[in-house]
Amino acid sequence: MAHSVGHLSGVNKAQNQHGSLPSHEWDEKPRLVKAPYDGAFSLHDTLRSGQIFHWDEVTVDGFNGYAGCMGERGPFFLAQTDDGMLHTLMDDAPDVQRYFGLDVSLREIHASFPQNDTVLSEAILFCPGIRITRQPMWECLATFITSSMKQVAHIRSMSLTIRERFGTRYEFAGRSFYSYPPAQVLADAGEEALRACSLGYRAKSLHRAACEVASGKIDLSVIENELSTDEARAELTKLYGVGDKIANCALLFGAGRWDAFPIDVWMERILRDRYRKRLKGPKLQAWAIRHFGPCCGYAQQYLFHFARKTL
DNA sequence: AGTCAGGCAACGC
DNA sequence: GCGTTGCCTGAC
Repeated sequence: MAHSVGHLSGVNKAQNQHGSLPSHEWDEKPRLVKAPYDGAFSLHDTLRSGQIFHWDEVTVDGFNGYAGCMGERGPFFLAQTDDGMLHTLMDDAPDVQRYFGLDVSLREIHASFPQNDTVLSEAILFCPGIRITRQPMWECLATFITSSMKQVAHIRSMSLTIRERFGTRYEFAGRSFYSYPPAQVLADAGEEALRACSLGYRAKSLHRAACEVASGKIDLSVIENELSTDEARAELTKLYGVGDKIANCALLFGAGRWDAFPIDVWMERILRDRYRKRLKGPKLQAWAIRHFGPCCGYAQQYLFHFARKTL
């Protein structure tokens, strides 16, 4: 990973988890620039739509925004002003656009949806600014492995604990931020150390996944870049603790596979109550892919947020 | 204070 | 194949 440390041109400093906190001074005012995008975008809704958990609200020089690490790098700072413009540091703009999916055509995605689906139309009107993020595959998979039977608040707290104990610390705006630890680090840490992050039975799943990824038995870059979505899902579900739901989340939010359609209890509810579908498991997934089309994952994200806020 | 979550594997039939 | 059950923890 190029420039993994100090990409804010000296504004932040990296420390390993056992190092002492460096004193922090702003070397210069942040040079925020507009990060352009086409179509609707809500930074707040995207960060609160249950696909990503570790970003913090931060105010820098009067800009209310969010900061967080992207993979091993970070933290990045983002602020969306009342006029809808997104601002970030100049050098970060291309990475921010890619991470938040601002480089895609929402128009084309929406055009691929069934045009007579009033439920989906209603959901899009409810939260038009949600984007699908492109998170680094490993941290996305790992975070969703810890998500089973958990509410969002606790998924976030587990993610932050794992980051604080095993990730790399950065200082930014007078606060600490942590990257997600690589698979090798969690493999070396051991199951009990992960259990101590209050993961409960998920510690076994996360540790085994970390071992298989670290050893190369499971190659996430092959899954991400070389396999079809069906093949990739089959590969991911070989991991202990990873079923269709978690595999689909990793593919949708970590590999940009918009044809992956995660089905959780909220999706089951809205598909049952508003679409009158009482199918289960793979049959329900197959119906959804057929109905919503090649960007069904995008449709899922609108519907999920809509269901969670209104059902 | 209990209840129950944004699942999964291991069973039982 | 399908339906049930145990699993850790903490937010509500």
